[in-house]
Amino acid sequence: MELDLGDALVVVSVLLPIPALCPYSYGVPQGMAVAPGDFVQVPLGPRKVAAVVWGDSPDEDDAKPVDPKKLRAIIQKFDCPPLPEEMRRFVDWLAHYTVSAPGMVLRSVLRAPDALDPESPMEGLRYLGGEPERLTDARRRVLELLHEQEGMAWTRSGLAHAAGTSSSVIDGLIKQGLFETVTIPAAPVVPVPMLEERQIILTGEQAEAAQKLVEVVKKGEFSCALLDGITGSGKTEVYFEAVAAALEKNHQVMILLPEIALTASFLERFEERFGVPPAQWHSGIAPRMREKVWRQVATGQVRVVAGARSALFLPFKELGLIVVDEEHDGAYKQEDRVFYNARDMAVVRASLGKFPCILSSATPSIESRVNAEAGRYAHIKLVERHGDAVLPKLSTIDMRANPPERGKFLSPVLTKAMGEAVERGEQALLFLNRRGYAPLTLCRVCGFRFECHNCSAWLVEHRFRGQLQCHHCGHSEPTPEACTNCGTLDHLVACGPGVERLAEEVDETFPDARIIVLSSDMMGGVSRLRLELDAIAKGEADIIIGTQLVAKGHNFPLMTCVGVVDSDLGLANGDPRAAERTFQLLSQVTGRAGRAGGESIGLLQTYAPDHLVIQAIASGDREAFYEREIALRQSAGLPPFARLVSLIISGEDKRQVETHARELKLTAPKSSDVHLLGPAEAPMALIRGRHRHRLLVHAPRHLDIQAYLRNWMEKAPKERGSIRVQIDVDPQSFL
DNA sequence: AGCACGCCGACT
DNA sequence: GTCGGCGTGCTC
Repeated sequence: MELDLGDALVVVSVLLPIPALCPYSYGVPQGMAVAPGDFVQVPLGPRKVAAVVWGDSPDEDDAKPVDPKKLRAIIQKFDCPPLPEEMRRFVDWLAHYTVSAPGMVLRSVLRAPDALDPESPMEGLRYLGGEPERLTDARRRVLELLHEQEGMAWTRSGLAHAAGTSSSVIDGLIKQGLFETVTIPAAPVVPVPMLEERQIILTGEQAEAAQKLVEVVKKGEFSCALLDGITGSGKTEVYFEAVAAALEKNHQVMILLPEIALTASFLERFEERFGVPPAQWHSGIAPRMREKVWRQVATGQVRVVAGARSALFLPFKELGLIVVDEEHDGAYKQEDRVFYNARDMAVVRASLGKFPCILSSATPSIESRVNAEAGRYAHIKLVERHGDAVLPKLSTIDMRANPPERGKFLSPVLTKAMGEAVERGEQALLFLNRRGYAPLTLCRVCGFRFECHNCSAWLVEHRFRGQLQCHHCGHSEPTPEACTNCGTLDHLVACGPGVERLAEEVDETFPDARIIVLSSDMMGGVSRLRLELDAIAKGEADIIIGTQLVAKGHNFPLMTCVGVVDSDLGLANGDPRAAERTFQLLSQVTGRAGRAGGESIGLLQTYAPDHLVIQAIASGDREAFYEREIALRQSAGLPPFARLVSLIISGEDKRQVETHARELKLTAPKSSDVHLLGPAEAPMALIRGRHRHRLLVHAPRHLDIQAYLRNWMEKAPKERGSIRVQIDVDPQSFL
């Protein structure tokens, strides 16, 4: 009854934003013409959903033709530019690669559903001439303005505002027939960038690097370049020249940034170069704005988007360059629904679209370095700091030779340096990547350790809140006074430091210093953090104690002393990427100092001063780190340029989960391909009170990971609990 | 993913 | 007696 069944009924395959295994077939009503890529609205069960025509003939995508009785008709075709072929191939590619349903990938494309309808043009008012019957003061002001700006179309509130009256005055004038209504085309979200707005003066090294990138853009083929430059070498200004070159060729540009780096300071730098800010795309953008950006990206009105990883799925009309800034950053990993690394998928998108991609970082990932060294990526290095920025003088503090006082965590060497900085009216930063007061609580009487009931990780004491928290699943309970095992009162002891405990120690040592703790579980959220950062920049604090948060992009101009409390933290777990991560984190933290133009120092407290990572950081020899880390991985049978896939297995029963994890390792074609990481490595987003285990599968070309997983899951899916797959890879190995 | 259908516990 | 929990299954 929904279909007007002529003999010439056209059936097309339509991809829906649902986790179905294949596109669905729909009838095309008489008088409607659709082509692949068209956005359409279709009935699905009781609801109507937006979807995309995927193929002309359903047989291409759908193995067996659907029962004609089930067939329903497309409701409408949206008046919206079709999804380009390149983008449809990207969706299919990504779905296959990440072992997820293509519809779920499409969902990321359809993130602004209302954008499919054309923007309703604004109602405007145009002055026709004439005077109102009674001329009040307010009315006179409005008329003056109208005469001044002859022929201009006004919005009701815009006119009222400009004339300094309320909109009811305008209503009165409308009633008197002084205006005609006209439609004003929707305003662009951002003006078009100006290429010659301000040529930034580049140093010789920067200019040379920029020139190479510009050439790559001019060629207009797929290629990938790694812009590998130390902190403060001016990478951003260098890739801006490539952006300018792409814009000049009439291409759109996508700049990906970790969400946290999409700050006012980046936008300002962009504006400094191009005269206008870029369009933005991230989770904080209001729905109305998202819609506009989405649509204007599709129509080509917006030329540059700076966005978080989800910007990868924007339907650009004529994309010609992707820049991935901070390419090593873990924030590029999407770890729910569809698992992907936006950095890798950016390379894939560029490859499918046949245009260049630039990866930029001061601490490139091992994969990208290896790709660059193997010649798959162009390797563009920047080794000089520009401007008056000077690298801090770094050294290690051997904690075995310079131990802290009993019950404390700071070496006298470090507190002395901090004291001197504060004395001079400068700031000191203490970095410890551990939230809360203490990572472990135990009973002095029976030795009982407080563990999480869900995931058997240690519970972290948060003294300020009076809670024990699990940092893996989010479980928390009030800190008890008695041991839950033996019942003894007041014999619980906190082991190890967290930032809260460090703040306590610093307060004792420097009673007059103004201390600020920066941690992600700080009460008051982002707005509070902004305030704190402003206060620090203004010199309203002497000592800053922070977790990972302080490593990311914020500049502290008065900071001349950085102390890393536990440099070895993070080196000891079973993750084959531990050294790499620590290297990146410590490079960033120590880079926070040394921007003042004067002398600054960085001190690394360590029990392993000879460790590769510690040495590389302390000596500033990053090349030594890459060289040796790559060699180490190769000798461990972990070619860093192969795919790393990690599987998260979760289920109700802890023992069962562990058994399955081991079993999965055993079924791999080569057992050295699979590493058991243990429960602590599973991302928080996946847990929700279930036990889980994470495996890192090293998937070189010889291993068809999809087939391996499919086999394993098909064998006895009911008994195996649910499996999640995260892909963490080098896409080049598949191109 | 949504949404319906369905089968068991505590409430106006 | 119903309201409502979330387990299972389907959507062209």
